[in-house]
Amino acid sequence: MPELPEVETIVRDLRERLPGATIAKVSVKHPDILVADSVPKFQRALRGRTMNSVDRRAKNIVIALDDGSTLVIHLGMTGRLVVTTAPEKTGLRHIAVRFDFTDARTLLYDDVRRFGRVEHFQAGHWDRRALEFGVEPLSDAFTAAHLFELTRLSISPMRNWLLDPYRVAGVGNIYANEALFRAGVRPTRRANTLTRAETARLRDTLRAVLQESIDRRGTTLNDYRDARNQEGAFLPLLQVYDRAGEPCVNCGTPIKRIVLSNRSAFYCSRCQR
DNA sequence: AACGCGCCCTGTCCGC
DNA sequence: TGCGGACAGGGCGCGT
Repeated sequence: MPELPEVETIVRDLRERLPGATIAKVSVKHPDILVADSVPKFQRALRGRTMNSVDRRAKNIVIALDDGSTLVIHLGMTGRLVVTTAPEKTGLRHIAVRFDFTDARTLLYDDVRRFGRVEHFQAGHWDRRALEFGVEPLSDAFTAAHLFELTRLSISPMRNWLLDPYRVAGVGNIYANEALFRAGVRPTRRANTLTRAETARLRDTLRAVLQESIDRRGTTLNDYRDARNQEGAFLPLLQVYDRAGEPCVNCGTPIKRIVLSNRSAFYCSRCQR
């Protein structure tokens, strides 16, 4: 569920609360969420550790610990992270992992579909893994020239292309569709057929839609909640995603829905070529 | 070897 | 009302 803006919103919330927190106890109700040799090994590695910082890489939440190791959480489709002093009263019904801190606060990882992952990396291991992801679209490295060169290499439809985290990191189905609409590029357009002008527009529209969504604390379709357990406010600003049949905001043509690689794509057949 | 499909899992909604 | 099917923000592993 959460894409870059939603994960970024959660990271900013957690950054205000987690640094300095020391883990007293780790409880695991759904071990299939963990990427670990065993639950006891995971618990031993984390007990007594203090959290130093919280960052985002692609859609991963990256928590640096005081021994140089790293706790990495990926929310999958329905993951939520909530910090609370009343863990029994959150209303969360699918808590998979619970971190109790020494200061009476608790960090809960809840995940209905359990597509998420919680993994502990020894010092240096996460840094190496993080190198595999593509360019961060909000970073200075994401230039029009860079996007043009990358798209030369692929015949994939642009909607699929944008969902690959090893090309551009953090883009999911909502913002891929929204950025393509704003850029006037159809989801089915093959990557290597985009012009320089189109890649320049797409670079700008992708950054704009991601930043505008961060400014509104993300999009809540159904499940997404931030670390305060609150919904995001970007939903009314979506122009094509989940709007099949509704008039295009530019020209009034009904928005179309098609399926690409088993996932919905939305576009205006008049405004996008 | 890049690409697309099926699948992991639970919940919700819609049509019959 | 109940039931079956489609679909949901992600990404891995597999066959081609």
